[in-house]
Amino acid sequence: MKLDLDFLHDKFGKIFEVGLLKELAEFGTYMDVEEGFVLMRPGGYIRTVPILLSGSVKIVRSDSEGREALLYYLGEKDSCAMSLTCCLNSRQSEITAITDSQTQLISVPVSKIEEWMTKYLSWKEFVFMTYQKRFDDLLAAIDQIAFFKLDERLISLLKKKSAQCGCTVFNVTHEELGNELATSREVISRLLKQLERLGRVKLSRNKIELLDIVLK
Amino acid sequence: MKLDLDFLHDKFGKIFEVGLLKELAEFGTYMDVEEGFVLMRPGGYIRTVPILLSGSVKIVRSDSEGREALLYYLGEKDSCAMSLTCCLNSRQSEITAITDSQTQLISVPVSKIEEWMTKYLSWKEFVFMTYQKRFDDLLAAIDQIAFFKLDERLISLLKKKSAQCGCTVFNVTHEELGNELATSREVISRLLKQLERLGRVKLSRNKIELLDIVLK
DNA sequence: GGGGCTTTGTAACAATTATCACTGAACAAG
DNA sequence: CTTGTTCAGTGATAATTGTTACAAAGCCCC
Repeated sequence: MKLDLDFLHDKFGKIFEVGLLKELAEFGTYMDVEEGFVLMRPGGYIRTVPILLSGSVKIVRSDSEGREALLYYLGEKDSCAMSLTCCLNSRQSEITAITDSQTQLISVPVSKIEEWMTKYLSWKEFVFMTYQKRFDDLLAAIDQIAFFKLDERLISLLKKKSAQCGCTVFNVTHEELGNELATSREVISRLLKQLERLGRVKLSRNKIELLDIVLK
Repeated sequence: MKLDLDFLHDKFGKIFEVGLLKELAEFGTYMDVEEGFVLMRPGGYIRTVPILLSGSVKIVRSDSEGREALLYYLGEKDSCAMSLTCCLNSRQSEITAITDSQTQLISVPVSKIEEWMTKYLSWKEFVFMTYQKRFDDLLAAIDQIAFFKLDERLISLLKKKSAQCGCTVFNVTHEELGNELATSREVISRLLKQLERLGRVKLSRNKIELLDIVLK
C-alpha cells in the first residue's frame, strides 16, 4: 500500500513540515503487522527506523540465558531511539522490539534519517525529542527495577498495559508478566492472587481485569 | 584559566575539526573541580554541557526517599547525554552528576551545542556518539540491576571503580557502595567479608584492594 | 465427550536481601 | 591520651523472592 499524503497530513501535520510529509510519503514504507511480530532482535542489523501510526510496540532487553526485562512501550507517533543510534552508527540491535497489538507503521530508510536532519528543522526536533523520551523511559525502567518491590512493579506494569490498550480488561498470561518483570510465573500467580483477594483485580484464564487499580 | 588551543589540539585533534577546536577554545569554559563536587542535581536547570578532559564523573539516579542507583561513569573525552537532551529541550535534570576524582572539564554553553551541530560534522558525530554511548551505559546498568545478584553486582562495581582510577587499590566506604547499589551498608559489609575470606579482596578502613578480581 | 495442550493455583522449602541492635576498631582533634 | 566521630563486623530475625513439584481447570480439536 502506498502512503497517502492526506492521511499523513492528518496524523503528522502538527509536527512535520509539508515538504517532509511529502518525502515521508515517497520514501517511507507502510507496514501493517499483526500482534506478536518481531520487528527487531538482538544482533540484528537495522536499516530502517520505524514511526508508529497506531498500535503499540514492546521494547524488551534480554540476557544471554533468555531472561527478559521490559524497557518501555512505543505508541502512536513514537519512534525508536535504539534504531536511531544503531542506524546513525551502523551498529547491531541490543534489544528486542515486538508488536503488542495490531500495529501500523512507517518504515524510514537510514539514508533519509540523516538527510532530513539537516533539511527539515521539524525532523531534527523529532529526532531529539525521541532521544529525550527514550532516555526518560529508560530512567523510569531503572527506577522501577531498582527502587520498587515486585508487587508494586506488577501493579505498575498492569497499569501500563491498561493504558496501552486503553481499557481495563486485557489478555495476558502470568508467564508473560513474569518474563517482562524478569521473574517466574509462580511468583506472578501468587502476587496476582493476592491482589484479587484485595479486590483490586479480577482474574481469568488469559485475561486480567483491573478494578480499583486504574482509579487510584 | 583560558583554554589553550595547542592543548585542545593534542586532546581532541583526532575527533574534532580545526574550526571547532578554535570555537571550543573561545566559547568553552575551563573548569577544574575537586572530588565530590556536585555538577548537577535533580531539578537543576542545565545551561551548559560538560566535556571531560581528565578525571571522572559519577552519574547517579536518586529516588524520592534518597535511595540511589549508580548509572554509569564519565571518563576522558566523554560527555553527558542527559545534559544534551535537557539543553536541547530546555528541561530539568533527572539525575545527579558528581565528580569521583579531581576533574578537569570544558563547559560548553547551550547555544553553541545547537549551532555547531549544523556547522561541524565532527560535532554532530560526537553528539550522536555520546547518545549511543549513554544508551549502552543505561542498558548495561539495567542488565546489572535486573539480571544479577548483589554479590556479582558488587564485584562488577569494584571492577568499574578500579578501572576508573586505573589501579587495584582505591578509597571507598561500605556505605558508599551500598548507596550505589541501592542497598544497605550491612549487606555490603557482609558480602565484602565473604569476598575477603575467598581471598579476592583485602579490606581496611576506607580502602579496598582487589586481588584476583581484576585478572579474572 | 475424551485426550492433549496450555494456563493457573498452591504448598513446601530454599535462597537472597533487608532490618535491627549492638560492638569494637580506626582516626582526628583538642 | 582522652574523647567524639566515622567506619566496619556480626548475630538474630524478618521479609521478599526463587524453586520444585504437583494438581486442577480451561480450551482446542478430533
